[in-house]
Amino acid sequence: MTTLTAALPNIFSTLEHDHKKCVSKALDTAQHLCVVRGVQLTPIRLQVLELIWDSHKAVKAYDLLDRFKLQQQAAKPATIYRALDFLIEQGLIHRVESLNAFVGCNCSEHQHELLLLICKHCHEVDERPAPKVMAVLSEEFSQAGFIAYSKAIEAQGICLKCQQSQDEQNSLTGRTDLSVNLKPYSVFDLSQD
Amino acid sequence: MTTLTAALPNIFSTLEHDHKKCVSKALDTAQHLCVVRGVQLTPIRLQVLELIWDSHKAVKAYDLLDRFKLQQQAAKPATIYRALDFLIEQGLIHRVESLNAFVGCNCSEHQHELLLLICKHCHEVDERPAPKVMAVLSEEFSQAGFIAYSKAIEAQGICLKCQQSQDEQNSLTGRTDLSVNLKPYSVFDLSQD
DNA sequence: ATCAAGGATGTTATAATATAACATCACACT
DNA sequence: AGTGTGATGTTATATTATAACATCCTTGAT
Ligand SMILES: [Zn+2]
Ligand SMILES: [Zn+2]
Ligand SMILES: [Zn+2]
Ligand SMILES: [Zn+2]
Repeated sequence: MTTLTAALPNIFSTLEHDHKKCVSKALDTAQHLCVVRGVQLTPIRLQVLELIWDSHKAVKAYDLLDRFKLQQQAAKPATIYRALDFLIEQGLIHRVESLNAFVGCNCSEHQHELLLLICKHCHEVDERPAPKVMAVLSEEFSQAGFIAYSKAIEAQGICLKCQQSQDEQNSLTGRTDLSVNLKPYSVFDLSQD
Repeated sequence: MTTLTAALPNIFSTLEHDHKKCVSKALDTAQHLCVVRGVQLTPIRLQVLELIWDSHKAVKAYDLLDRFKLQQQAAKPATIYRALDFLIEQGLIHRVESLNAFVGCNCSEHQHELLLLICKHCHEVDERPAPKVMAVLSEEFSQAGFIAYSKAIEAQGICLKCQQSQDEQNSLTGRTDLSVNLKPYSVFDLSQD
């Protein structure tokens, strides 16, 4: 009963989706987990979590702060960072290291490693379980004699949704915008021998 | 002739190694690549690269700046960041996102994705090619319909060398220090049903 | 020789991200 | 009432990174 991410393409990338469901599921799960764990999902923490779940995009701490202040109360960075620390500890959000930003976790009820697909175009982040990848990765660790305490994969690229909407654009305009500034992998074409 | 990382445990984690070789190889490769590519490995850039290769630890930009200034000349952040930008562009160093730090690339002559094993204990970073992981990862991308332009895996843990030296410690003191503050993966033990 | 262009560096200022330290508050337990 | 704990408020500062503009230097064209 735990096949939360059954569809192969990600949860939200192919079509419009009912984001209210994402939000209510995330908040319900958060409430539940915090009760079970005996930790406090205080109003501030809840509010920050809601702000993060405003979209599937990764959010910057100071953007959260600004939005938090708009809603009502004065706040300082510490307020936000403390809430973020709590949410991360509880596995309710993830920190996206390559962006210095934060994104809601869509499967916080499970232990899981991270595979984050980060779209350079729409900035949405899709978290996928990817057990195969993680298994192979674990093998690699044992080979290296490395004891891993956390692993995270962050991939930058273009999500399916953006590819599709770009295709539509192109069929109208004849342009291929996405290739601008985006070359697959780095520029290593000179192998010395 | 390109089996640079033949040994299974990483290049430097098991035993003392001749780090001068690491450095001279890195610098030679850098020189060569820059000549072939027609880009300038200026004195500043070379000096920053040398400072980074001072060890296998990831280095912070402002630590580099301090060390750079010690050596001789006054410098401002921009000097260092510009050198870092250049070195990253040329694939001579990597940015470790989870640490906001930088580490020398030990295989800059090849196109490669990143698997960084980051030791929480000694702070050394081991870069491994891990082609299997990358292959499985690519599969995962296709399944998600994601076009990846860069991928990086950063794993935090304890390297072999530190495990071994810790074992020695323990056989003397009877303590198990490494477990302090380090629990394997996160604290998800409550599965709701 | 002079000029123009590009790349590298110098310099000043500031932006963006994050934490330290200490005071206060609120609630639970005694 | 007294005490302890966790959460929050508040002030200040640390850390990381970039913007903007001036200068310099080489190279190549006029
Ligand atoms: Zn959604
Ligand atoms: Zn997208
Ligand atoms: Zn070495
Ligand atoms: Zn180590």
